[in-house]
Amino acid sequence: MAPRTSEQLEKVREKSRTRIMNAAIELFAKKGYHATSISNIAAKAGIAKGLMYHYFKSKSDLLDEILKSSLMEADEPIQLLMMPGDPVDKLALMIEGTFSMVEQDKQRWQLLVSIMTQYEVLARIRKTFSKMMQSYLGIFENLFKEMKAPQPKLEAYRLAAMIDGVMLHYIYYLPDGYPLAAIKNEIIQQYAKYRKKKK
Amino acid sequence: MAPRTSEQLEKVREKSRTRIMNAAIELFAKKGYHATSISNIAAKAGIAKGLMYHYFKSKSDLLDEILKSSLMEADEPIQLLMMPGDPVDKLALMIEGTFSMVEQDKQRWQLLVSIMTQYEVLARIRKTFSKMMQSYLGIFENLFKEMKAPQPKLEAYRLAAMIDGVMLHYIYYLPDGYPLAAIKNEIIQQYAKYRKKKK
Amino acid sequence: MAPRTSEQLEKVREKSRTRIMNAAIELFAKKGYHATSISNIAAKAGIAKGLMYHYFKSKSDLLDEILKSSLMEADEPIQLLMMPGDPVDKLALMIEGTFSMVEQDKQRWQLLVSIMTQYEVLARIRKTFSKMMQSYLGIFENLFKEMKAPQPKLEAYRLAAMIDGVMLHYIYYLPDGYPLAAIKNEIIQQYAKYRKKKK
Amino acid sequence: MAPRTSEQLEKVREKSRTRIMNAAIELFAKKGYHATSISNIAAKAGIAKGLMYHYFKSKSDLLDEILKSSLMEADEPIQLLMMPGDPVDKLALMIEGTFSMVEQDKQRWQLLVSIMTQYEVLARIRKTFSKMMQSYLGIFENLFKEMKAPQPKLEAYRLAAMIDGVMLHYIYYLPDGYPLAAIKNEIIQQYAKYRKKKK
DNA sequence: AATGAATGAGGTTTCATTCAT
DNA sequence: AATGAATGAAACCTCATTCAT
Repeated sequence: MAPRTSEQLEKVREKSRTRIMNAAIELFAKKGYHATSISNIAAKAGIAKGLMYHYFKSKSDLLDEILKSSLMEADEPIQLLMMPGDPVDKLALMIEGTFSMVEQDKQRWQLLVSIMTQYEVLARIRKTFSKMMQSYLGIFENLFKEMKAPQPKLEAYRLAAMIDGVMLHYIYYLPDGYPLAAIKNEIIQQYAKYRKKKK
Repeated sequence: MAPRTSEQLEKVREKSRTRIMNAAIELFAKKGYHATSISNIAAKAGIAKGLMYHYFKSKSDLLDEILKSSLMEADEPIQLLMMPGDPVDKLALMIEGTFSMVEQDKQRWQLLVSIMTQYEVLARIRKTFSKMMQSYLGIFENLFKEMKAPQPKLEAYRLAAMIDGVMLHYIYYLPDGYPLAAIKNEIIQQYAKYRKKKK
Repeated sequence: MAPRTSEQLEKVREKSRTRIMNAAIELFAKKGYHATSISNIAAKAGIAKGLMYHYFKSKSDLLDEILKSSLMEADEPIQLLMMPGDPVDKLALMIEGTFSMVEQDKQRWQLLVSIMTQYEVLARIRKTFSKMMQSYLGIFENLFKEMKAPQPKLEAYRLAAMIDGVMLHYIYYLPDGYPLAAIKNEIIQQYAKYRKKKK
Repeated sequence: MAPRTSEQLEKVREKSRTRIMNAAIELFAKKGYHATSISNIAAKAGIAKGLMYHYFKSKSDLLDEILKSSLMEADEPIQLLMMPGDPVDKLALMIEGTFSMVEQDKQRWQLLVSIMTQYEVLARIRKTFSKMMQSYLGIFENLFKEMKAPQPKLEAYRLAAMIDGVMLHYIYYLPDGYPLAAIKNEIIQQYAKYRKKKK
């Protein structure tokens, strides 16, 4: 009897929002933020240009939403390190988790990296990002302390650089045939010497 | 009216060209390629907007020229590896050279990285860049073979990733207080075990 | 299903219509016609955007309806002048009526003035308005003739200008502390000399 | 020999600027500020759309420049009142000056009035305008004091309202055949009684 | 009667590029 | 070689209006 639609509106909304975000992720990643126009996004998402502004305040707001969700996703593997367990095992798990995340959604990480290297854009989320980075380094350092590594702080910096360097190469420079698995194992192997002797 | 001071003209040309390129490098690095306008560049270079088109075909041509010169510069430390000598020493020299290059002209490398992470833009110089990358990996691999490292190819990938990861962090994420020197030494140290015993 | 409460529907209709018009008057007056969006109006009226189109053909139709009703309201005090009685008394009544009308619904008059000063928009109702103006001037003139004023036509123009000038200042320029009552009395006083001697 | 143009550039600039401003005045006055698009202005001025932004920061900046110059012009007749002389004569001169100004450039005053009645837009220059209005009322009041009028302050308000009311009617409502000259004389005549007796 | 997602025309603004001087 | 006024395409964004429910 009621002439209005119910909460299936929410479904419609969610669908459109997702279509837009996915189109934007792909294009931002491929062409860069500035080189991607709202028209491009609308065309790829199969909607009218104006609809984007129903769901996002602006192009830059759309980017922010994407980045926010990406950073949250990136945080997950790190959280593993906070749980109890052998530090070497946890580190291995974290590395596996991080790389498999990147493998499964290369585009999202392409975007994240490309944005992070754009000074202008970065400015807006630099604080968030910087804090995350510091926190990661702190977590790594604690882990290495636990392992009784001789220079835990330095080791943390090295590990972070290693992970991002591999990610960078995997994502951009050598997309075909990059020996990701082998390198990953090599990195993990490096820390095996810190494994605590069982019993 | 007479074509006097023929070679002084050349100097003037070179001066303006260089001013434009330097202004562009700084602005492209700071604000990004798209966010930098020809007006911005002309203002910073102290010339009129139109003059840029005497020296460069277009904005994108200007970028290409800058990238070309940057890539050439990046090549220099690598060339050291082709000379005779102990591979470990050469590697150390190369690493020192690479990082000191970045330290001395952070902006140029910022630009290079930010451009390289833009797929579409990269397309234009991807071939050049990819070839360079492959060649570097080959050179690294040969070096590690010479060192009798067990997995020279993998080692090459790891080294490349390490260098680029550190560079990335140094340039972008942690500009203040990044322990570049310590990490650099750590990397070099890693290969000390491959040093040939002096007679 | 049965068409029950047939005349209650009418009430609902009327309520929504009025809410929309009142919201529109306030916003058009405050922000101007162009700067007010249908969304703004719907939000202020507490209805959905689309509903407006059930009651009004378009945004400009909504404006027309408002103007029409405003002009009708403005007409009332003038009608007093057509009734029998001493012309000076009637004039005083009309002036009192006009100003008290403006005092009671400043917004409506703000809107009317702001619209009337937009040539293009005015075009649509110019004929209506112009006719009203002419009729007023005629009525004024007759009144002044009745008073035996020496230049009844000129006096009519002056009175009309005076009223609109005061209204303009009261509404726009000096909203706080404008001595409306004093000026009103002064205007009325001016015509006292034309009062017919009683008996 | 010098390949650049000299200060005739200034002439070119001035010409373009004026063309743009004149086109804008006409269109803003006729259609209103919001209803006039940059395209409209460019078309009327015979220039490309983008050129406006060479000379004015924005559409609203263009309006500001126009208003500033209009308000300055409006100020001139008032300045006459500050000079020595018989107050009644000066008042007559001011009234003559004001109305002849309006007669000579009706459009400019149409624009001024239409803008002043747009709340939103007015906000930006309300302070300037309000100050001018207050200052005018003060000057009028002093003049009436000098004339020994019984209620100088009230008289000032009345004069201001009268002038603006006549202007409003002349400009908008009855453009054809408005007896501007007769009314003007009538207003002036009203103050003749305050003229000082010549010895 | 009522909703709000969706459309698309059109607005303001930016900017690479051209060209007369 | 050098200037900067001028162009026009294209960007972001707003909003009146439509329509399925």
